[in-house]
Amino acid sequence: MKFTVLHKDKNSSARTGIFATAHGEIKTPVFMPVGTGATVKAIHQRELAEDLDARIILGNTYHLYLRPGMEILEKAGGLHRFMNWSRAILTDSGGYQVFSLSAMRKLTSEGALFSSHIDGSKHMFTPENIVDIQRCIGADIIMALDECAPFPCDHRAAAKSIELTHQWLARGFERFSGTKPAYGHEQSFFPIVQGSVHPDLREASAKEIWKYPADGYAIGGLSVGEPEAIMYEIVKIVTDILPVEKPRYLMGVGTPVNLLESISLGVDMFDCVMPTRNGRNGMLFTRHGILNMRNNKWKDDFSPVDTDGTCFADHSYSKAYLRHLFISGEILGAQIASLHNLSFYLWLMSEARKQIEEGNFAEWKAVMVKQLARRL
RNA sequence: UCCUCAGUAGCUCAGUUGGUUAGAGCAUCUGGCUGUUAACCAGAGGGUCCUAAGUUCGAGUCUUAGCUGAGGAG
Repeated sequence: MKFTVLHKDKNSSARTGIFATAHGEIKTPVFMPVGTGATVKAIHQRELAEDLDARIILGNTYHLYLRPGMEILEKAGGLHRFMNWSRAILTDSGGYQVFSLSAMRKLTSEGALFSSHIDGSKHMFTPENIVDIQRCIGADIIMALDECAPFPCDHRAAAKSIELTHQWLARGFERFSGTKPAYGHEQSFFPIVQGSVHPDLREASAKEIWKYPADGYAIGGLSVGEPEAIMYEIVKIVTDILPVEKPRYLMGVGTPVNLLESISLGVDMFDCVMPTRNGRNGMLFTRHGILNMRNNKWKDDFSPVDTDGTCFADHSYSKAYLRHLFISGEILGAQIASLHNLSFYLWLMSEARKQIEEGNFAEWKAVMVKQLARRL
């Protein structure tokens, strides 16, 4: 897969680029909607392609392995065909589940032993089989198995953790290099930087993963509870080290402000559950600030959901109607809010690209950051 | 007319032999959510315990009368 940097911002590390995959071209910076279990929750594939023009979405190895399971995905001919999505897919390795489901797993030198959250059954994930599974899913981008350290994590524990992540990376890379794509199309493998909030460990980890030739590099283990200023500091340390000619993927981040700040630090790819999860829970992101659609104040506000919104739902429905849907527990509320939020996130990325190209990124970002933080 | 049962938060109801500041679910309002175990989670507001009198150190709880509702008898 080929990544080309197109424009570099003069005043920051922000850049635009284009990432060519077997399932289409992706303009960066890009936001990847999260579709953990072969669906971006509450969003139809047709909306994803036609209304949102999403070029790449995320799947999750742990969740897909448990359900529907590899036998079904293999019979289906891979995830693209199974879910009728012909554009790119990146699969998370399950490294985050090592963290978020820590109560039901055990780490060994071999890998991570999991109890399924669905039926309690035991499963072993190793750096090798997690590559095999992602090959079988047919992901365009395969993520290495890593350990996402919790916050806080002292230096000693974080040092031990990156040691494990680096060992797993070596094994995962070897498996990736020694195997072929399952369905004929090219697949890439992204290593992941860890090291918690410790600058020296992050630096060491970034230098370590750079040793492996890859189509892109990821920054993991952030936005797990640390102050945002520290997150930016760590992102900067890492992006200053990672090769400029490869895309940098900041995993799991974040708020609209997080995205703009990280873009200026040289990040190219993002994913986050926020637009979809918060949308399902009644929260809307707009260029003028955030709204809680459950609030009583919207009950007789018949203005459009978002006057400046870019998707049809923003102009087809009123705030009063959307509030009614949430208060009533109607499923359409979650659909409209998810569509709106993803539409906003993708607009924010395309606008950032435009501003970088035109050389106005810093000024535009300063204005946006103020607006985005407002509560409407 | 008589008998029985019931009356506690906006709604549906708990509330032990009388014993701290009367609770729950739902509803309402307000937060939170960052590589999804989440259409989820948390917090708050909300009370003339039908009314009045009595017994008691102390009554949502016991006694009497009344009011309202449901059912039954004639």
